[in-house]
Amino acid sequence: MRKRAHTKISDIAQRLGVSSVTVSKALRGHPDISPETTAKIKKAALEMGYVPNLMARRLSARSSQTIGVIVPKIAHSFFSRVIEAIYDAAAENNYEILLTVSQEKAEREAIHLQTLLSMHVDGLIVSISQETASPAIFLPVLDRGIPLTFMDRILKMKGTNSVLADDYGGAYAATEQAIKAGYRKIAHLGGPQHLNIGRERCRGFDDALREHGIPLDPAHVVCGGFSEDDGYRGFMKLYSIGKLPEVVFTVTFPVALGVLRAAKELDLVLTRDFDLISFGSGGLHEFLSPSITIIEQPTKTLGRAAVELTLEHIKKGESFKPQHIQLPTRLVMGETCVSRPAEPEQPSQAAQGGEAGIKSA
Amino acid sequence: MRKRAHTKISDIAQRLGVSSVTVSKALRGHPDISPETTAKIKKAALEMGYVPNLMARRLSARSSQTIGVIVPKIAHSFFSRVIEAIYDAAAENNYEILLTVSQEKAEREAIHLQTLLSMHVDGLIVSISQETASPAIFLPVLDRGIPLTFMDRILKMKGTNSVLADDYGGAYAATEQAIKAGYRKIAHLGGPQHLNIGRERCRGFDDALREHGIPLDPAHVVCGGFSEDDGYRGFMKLYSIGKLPEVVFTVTFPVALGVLRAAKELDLVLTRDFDLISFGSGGLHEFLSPSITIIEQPTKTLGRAAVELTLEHIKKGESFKPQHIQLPTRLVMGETCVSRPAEPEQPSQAAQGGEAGIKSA
DNA sequence: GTGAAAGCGCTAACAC
DNA sequence: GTGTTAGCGCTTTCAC
Repeated sequence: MRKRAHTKISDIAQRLGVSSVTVSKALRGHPDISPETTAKIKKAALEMGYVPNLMARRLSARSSQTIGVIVPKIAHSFFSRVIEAIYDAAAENNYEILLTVSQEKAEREAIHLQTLLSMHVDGLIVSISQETASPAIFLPVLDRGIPLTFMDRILKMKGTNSVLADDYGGAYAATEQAIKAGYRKIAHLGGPQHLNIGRERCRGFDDALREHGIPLDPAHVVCGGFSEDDGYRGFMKLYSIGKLPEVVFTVTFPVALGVLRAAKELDLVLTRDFDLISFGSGGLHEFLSPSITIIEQPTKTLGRAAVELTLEHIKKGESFKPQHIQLPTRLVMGETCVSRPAEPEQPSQAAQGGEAGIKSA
Repeated sequence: MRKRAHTKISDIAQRLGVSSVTVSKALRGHPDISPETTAKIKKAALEMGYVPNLMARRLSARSSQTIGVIVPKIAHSFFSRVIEAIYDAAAENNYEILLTVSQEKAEREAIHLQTLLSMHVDGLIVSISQETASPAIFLPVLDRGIPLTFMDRILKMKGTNSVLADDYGGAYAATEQAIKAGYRKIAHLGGPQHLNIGRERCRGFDDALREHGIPLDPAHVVCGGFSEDDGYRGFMKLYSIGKLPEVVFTVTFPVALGVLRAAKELDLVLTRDFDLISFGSGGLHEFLSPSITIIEQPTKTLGRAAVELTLEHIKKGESFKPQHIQLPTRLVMGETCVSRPAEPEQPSQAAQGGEAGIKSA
């Protein structure tokens, strides 16, 4: 067979004795061309193994039918699910996805952004990296009038859309569950405070404690990253400074896994020696034993909403009014954080501040 | 600020009173242009917010510096890890990745392939869908002389590369471990037999049994898909036909999870009522209790090797001799499939609490 | 209905 | 060192 002999529009035109324009139009089903001609041309195209050159098409048509995506990670159940939903939604709308991964590095994020702009994406969906501090690199996007939707990890910028979960409410609910379970020494292994999700989840934690009249020990808030290692280190730190709490609320599921790993090393047994509740799951919380109580994130909806919002923005253009979508989270009870074990030094502590402080039962 | 007024090379050229070519060359650091001019041009480009149009560049340069990728799934720990490795390796080599997802559908796979060809990718990395039966759709790729590397789920085609794990050896090792543990009633929840990984893992299972003189009960081989649901259904089937084995060897980790879910429903307790060993892990086998004994796949290396092989093929072109890389797997012992419980099997369900009771750190 | 002309933004060759 | 000339393959006016 012939090699690298891409048949192009002009080849088809020549063979059929028509002009390139006719072929181009016919191939795209343009009403200008008669059904017969169109059929003939399509048939020839198929026979000749014609494959349109998208580069050329996009260059001249000035539209890419592509949405650029930047995420911090892929191998992380939250993101892999969101990404899959993004691909699904895009496919349904005949859009392509150009996916890039920042690996939590602001520098890579900037490079990818540049690339996506160079590719003339029609819109952009971004979940910022752990390092990203300033919105500056995204200004060129707005300058060009390219619809920009932040997802999950957002930046507050005028003219941009956002799609996120109810981080505050979820964290509040998680903390409240810990309180309901009877705990008072509650720690939070949190995320970076410059990221909305780190901040909001921390705020939900703080407020839940405060509103239930539970004093917060500052040593019980350890802010780090979102990875398993961060969970490991965080729990170890709590242990080493002698501030092991009764229950730990982790900012992500990987962090919870890190806690489990650390606990194993320290010979601490979950629900006996400490308890655990996590924001987000890997879809695997139910297989652990005890299964972990978690705050479920609407990953599918998150990805889908991001795409649909971006597409709407693309369609409406300038007239589009930026939207901010917040999706509800859900407390999914497992076998952890159900009730405080009634064994050790329990009575003395519960008695002291108990009745007076607790507001809601 | 100005909107959608992309500055282009000619704008810079005009402003500086030089020609477009000079600017083009300077921007790419071509030695033709003097350092001073280059510096001046780069400075101007920066000031003017110049962003190259990759569409145009690729069209005229006839090279995309892009590798197209087709995978069946993203939200699956094996693939998400491999994909991340692919992105990393590509980034290091200044290549871009155009990722598409077939969602296990042959039809989507074909569409994506078309798109990637249209984008004139320099090379292709493919892990075929569960449905893909024939190599036919990949012929155009070879016709065009585009390097094609199959990964994990391969198709035997002349002129293509492949990168995979030692599926046969891994399955053999897993089965052997089950035998060593003292089991003789060993079942395999396998994958589709038209896919190499389904077939090879099944073959490893068969051979291990045969070579250890263990008779194989045909009812103990249930072939399905790779998902959790497949595991659930497979285990349920074994149960319903009264062929529950002593130990199950699953073709993937999701299948193992499905087994666990089914077992939970049936009130069967792992290691007491049945045992489990899995090909592949979600990185989470160690957090389950009991932790699952698994065959570890070299996900990072798999992804990386696929990229490097493809790049080498791209570089060498016609002179490249297709390669087939097989990477070793590793048996990672957990707490399952260690030894057969001493007591004889009892169909009667010893009434016991949940699963929280069994725990061994 | 069809086609000729012009150009999308960039780069490769070869002149100067 | 720098510029001129020609496209890459396609799509858009706008005549015919």
